[in-house]
Amino acid sequence: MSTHAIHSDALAQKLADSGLRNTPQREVVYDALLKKRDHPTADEVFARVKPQLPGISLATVYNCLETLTQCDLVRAVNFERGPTRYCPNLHQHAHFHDETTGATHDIELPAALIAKIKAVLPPGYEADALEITFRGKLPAR
Amino acid sequence: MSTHAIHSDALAQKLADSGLRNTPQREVVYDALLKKRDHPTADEVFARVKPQLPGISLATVYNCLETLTQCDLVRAVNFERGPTRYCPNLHQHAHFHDETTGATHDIELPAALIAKIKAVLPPGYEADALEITFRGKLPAR
DNA sequence: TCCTTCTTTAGAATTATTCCAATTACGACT
DNA sequence: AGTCGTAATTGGAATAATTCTAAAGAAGGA
Repeated sequence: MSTHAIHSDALAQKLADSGLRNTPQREVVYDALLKKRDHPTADEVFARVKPQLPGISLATVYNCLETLTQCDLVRAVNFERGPTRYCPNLHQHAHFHDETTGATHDIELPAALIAKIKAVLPPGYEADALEITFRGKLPAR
Repeated sequence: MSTHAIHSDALAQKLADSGLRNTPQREVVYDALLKKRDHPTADEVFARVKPQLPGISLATVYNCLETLTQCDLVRAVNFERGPTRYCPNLHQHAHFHDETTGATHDIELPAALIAKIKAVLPPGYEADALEITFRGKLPAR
């Protein structure tokens, strides 16, 4: 199994499900997200995949990230006005933005809590998605 | 009390606290937010204040909104990649984005629930801010 | 193979926002 | 009232992230 195909079976499967093709670009982009799960921006992904696919364009990285998001293989994360970041963690989870370093950490959320949060919605409100973001500081390690 | 000065006392007070001046532009912008609480964008605020202050510039609207945000008189709200929206509701609350109309609704959050959510953070994580956003649909009225 | 469709690509265009340099307006202090 | 220093506003240029566009490149099926 080649280095840039860690989860290519899952990828190929999901793409096929949506009637899309599996391309080297999509594999490499997906793989970059899996390999370093630090919520990179499109630019950062671009820089990471270039060594493996020198001809790839930034537009293609955007296209691939969009496609992967559509296929439910990655999640797009936004924080304030910053560039969109991408995350291959599919579990329901919150994000913690460390104001000191700018890093983003995943915070797992118990299902029971998610249910309680959704319960505050007035009757009739139907939530498809729930986004929870903390901003703060981590004490010095 | 003039129309565009509904809460100008609170405004003047908060500005003074921060060593800032009260200007007609700031009053009119703040007033626009109070008058129609539909989470307008900077552009929308610009359009709403123009009749009262025809010479105002978009840059000033951005400046005023930034100032008001600093003074804790309004809250900036971001949703995915869309333009920043502004909200004069200072209570801790979540937002519900209606996918059908694009409208944003405030959802009040019980303090007990907020505490429970903050409790999921690993020890040492200190959250200054908590942002909760729902995306979904309201059934036809 | 040919054809149609899907992808990628480079660069132009767009959107929201910030920056900048030049006025203008205040407020404090004579 | 007059001057001074700082704060605020303005219009336009600049920037950042992303999307659009049109052309060229694969890939799969009849």
